[in-house]
Amino acid sequence: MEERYNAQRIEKKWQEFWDRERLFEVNEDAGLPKFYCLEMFPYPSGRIHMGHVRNYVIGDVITRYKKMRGFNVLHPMGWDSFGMPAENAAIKHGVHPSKWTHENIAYMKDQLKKMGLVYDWRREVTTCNPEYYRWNQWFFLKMLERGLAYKKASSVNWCPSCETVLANEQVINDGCWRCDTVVVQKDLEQWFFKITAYAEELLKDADTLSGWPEKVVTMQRNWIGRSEGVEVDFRITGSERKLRIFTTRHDTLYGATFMSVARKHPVIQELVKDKEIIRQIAALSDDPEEKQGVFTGCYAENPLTGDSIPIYAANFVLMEYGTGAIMAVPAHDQRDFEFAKKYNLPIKVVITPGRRGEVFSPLSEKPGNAQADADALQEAFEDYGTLMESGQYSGLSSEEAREKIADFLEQEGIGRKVVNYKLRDWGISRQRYWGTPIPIIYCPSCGIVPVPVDDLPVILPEDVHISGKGASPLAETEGYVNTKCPRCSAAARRETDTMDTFVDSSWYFIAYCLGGNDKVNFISDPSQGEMTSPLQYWMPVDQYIGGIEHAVLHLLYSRFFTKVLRDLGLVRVNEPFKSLLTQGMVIKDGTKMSKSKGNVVDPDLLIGKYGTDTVRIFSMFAAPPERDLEWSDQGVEGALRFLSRIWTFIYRNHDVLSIKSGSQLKDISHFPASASQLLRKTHQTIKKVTNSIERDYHFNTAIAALMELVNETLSFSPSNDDERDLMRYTIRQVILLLSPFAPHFSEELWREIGESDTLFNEKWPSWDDDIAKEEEIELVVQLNGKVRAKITIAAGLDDETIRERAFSDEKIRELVKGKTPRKVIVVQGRLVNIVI
RNA sequence: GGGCGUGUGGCGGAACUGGCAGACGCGCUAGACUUAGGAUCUAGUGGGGUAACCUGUGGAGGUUCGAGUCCUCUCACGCCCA
Repeated sequence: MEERYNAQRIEKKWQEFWDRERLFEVNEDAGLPKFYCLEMFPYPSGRIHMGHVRNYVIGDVITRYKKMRGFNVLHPMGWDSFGMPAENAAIKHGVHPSKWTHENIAYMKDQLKKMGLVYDWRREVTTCNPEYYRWNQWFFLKMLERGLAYKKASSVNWCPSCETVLANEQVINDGCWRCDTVVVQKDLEQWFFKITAYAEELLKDADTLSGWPEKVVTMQRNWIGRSEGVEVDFRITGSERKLRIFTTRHDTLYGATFMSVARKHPVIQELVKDKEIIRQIAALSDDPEEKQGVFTGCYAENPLTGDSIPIYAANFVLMEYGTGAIMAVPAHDQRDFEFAKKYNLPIKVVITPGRRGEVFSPLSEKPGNAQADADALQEAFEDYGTLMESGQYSGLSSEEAREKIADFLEQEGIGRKVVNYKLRDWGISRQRYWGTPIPIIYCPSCGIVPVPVDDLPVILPEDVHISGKGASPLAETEGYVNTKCPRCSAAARRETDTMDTFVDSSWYFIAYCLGGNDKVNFISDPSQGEMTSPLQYWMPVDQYIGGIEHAVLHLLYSRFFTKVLRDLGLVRVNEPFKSLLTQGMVIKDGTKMSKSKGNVVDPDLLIGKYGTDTVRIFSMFAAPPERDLEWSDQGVEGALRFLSRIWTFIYRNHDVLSIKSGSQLKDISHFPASASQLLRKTHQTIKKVTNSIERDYHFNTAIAALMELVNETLSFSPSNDDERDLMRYTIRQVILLLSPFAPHFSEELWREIGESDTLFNEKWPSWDDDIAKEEEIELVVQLNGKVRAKITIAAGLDDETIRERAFSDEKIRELVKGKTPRKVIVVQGRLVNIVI
């Protein structure tokens, strides 16, 4: 054994060993409980960064721990390898995206191995592999059959920098999710997945995600944005045409004094003939922040009051939302209020904050005077309240009025109750090259023709010219575009858009179960549906780990895909991820690591200097996984020091520790106090480490507990054979408990103490509560809540005895002298509080 | 503006259902060993005070024998949604 801990010498050896022994290659085994541990797979950008390190080490620790706990653990890894950066690299350096991507994968895979991360690499998934993306195409066709994929023209989010369309989820604060460029609206025809068909189920099943952070579930609920309201048809004066609106505030219907429609609303084309008005509508600002409108010259009829109200074209009403038209209630909606003030439209107060039965308004000085109220308004009153100036509904609460007005509208046939969602369908067309080709052919006579299943995959051509300018490279690749119609064999053209890469990542966790890349097959699995089927066995993912930035992107899409695949009869689960851990960012000097700030830490350098076990220990110790982790070079030194101290201790006591002897120590009665204290501490530590991991993966406290035990072990000097046995036993437990965190280090020392099998076939240690229990406890004695003395007593005494012991303490006797205690509180194992 | 979250030593962070605040680590101070120390080991380390003791978990109230923990208000920061 070497005198000093030398990570470089041992780490490669054990990495090769785990590889060779195929320790983490797993197969379905109905006799074993399964555990599917998954981290969000990386985009192969070139190098692993500290965020990856943290993410994957968390997963690796859980994997190794669960294996020792007897689970059959599936822990796979792959590459989210389609996407923009590959194309950008091609434009910048003239490297083909494919070459660039595969070189990056090779390099990063090597990095992952150097971190001692263990995966079942047989199941590797590379999304740009045709044998993988053919299934994207297959799902697309299946969804097309079911009406879950469709094409439509609409106004879509466009990132001018990425030169492609973005789905709603992919627009963050008006910017592109990837590059932050301000997104603009553009009219395009593109393909959509009908995620809205699952809106209700996605919302309802959010309640079942008990293993997810509440924050993420809430974000998904809000994103789906269910609201109950009514659709109401407003008659248009002098026309057969009706204008349909959606509102959740039909209690304010009496206060609707005008209407706003989207600029592209068909009613405008139909009814507005005046050239000047059309010109003005076209000139409306695209910036919805600046509210603008144009009077169309048309009027509608308020269905409850019969009043004639003007119809405006407004730039903040979008055709894509609801019905593309709204009723405007300026008194009770802030946007309408501002609009009414700007264009001098009437404001009619119909809700008052007063209680039921008090039909007056505290808004103005003249209670109950609607006009005075309207004049007094400084801003819209948007809360629920009591109706006024609303005919027979006056005096009702908003809640009651909503019910009654909705019923009335339905009876009269002018409206109906509907549920609306904020969630939009998922636009998946991307005007980019490096993605999955959409398997569609456009035929001049047959129209839109899906590529026959037998022709899949539609291979992404490699010989393309990528300039970054103009149309997508695929559109310029004649050999790809020009094809024959599968139906009539006439000359036809291929769809040249590719799929959003979020499609790739929406089912990769399922691909792992089926064996990865080339082995995925959904068509010919005769065992489908049986418990021995890989999908039946492994799904759902038991623990998913990744960044919170995917709260409504990848995580929502994956839930949607899982439900679609379930309805296609391919999986049985309703939800893909049973538990979700959203790890915090790695930060340095108070901010997120980034090249521009110059505060990045290179994992390669770090591992080269300290060894991966030290890096692993530090990143697990410095903060609990869900919180941000402040990187500290000095902290890393501390982690190395911790490991070195264990190493040196074992080196110095090698003779004693390496004796192969019975490791079970049942009878502790003959140990002297110091020795039984160490045994007790050992059992307490096993308990604490186990509970810290089981409860919430708080590895930081688990490692802290281990450090305490190590500190105590290091100051223990055995004086007889029993004590030497105890020391050996304790060290053995330390290595076992440490092994998920510092696997190479532990594996090496395991051999040094005379063990021969790999640690990861060992059982996780268990503790004995009787041994862990303290025999003597220190009890705090308080006077009026302030600590005045500490007494040491045997554990398990009754309250009365404890009380006597407290009062017999000299200092307490002194302080209580001459006073009568009003109350004495005894808290077992904690304290005695004497109130005087 | 609405919703959620966070606030604890010089720093990262502990503290289970209310029960000794500051575990563990970093840093710092002193000492030991050493040619040397940015290695290692020992001791100390929230603040104030020689001490007994006082004080202390963003701030102000409250409940309680007892509050970092529960309640009300408030401030700061962060995230999400407008």
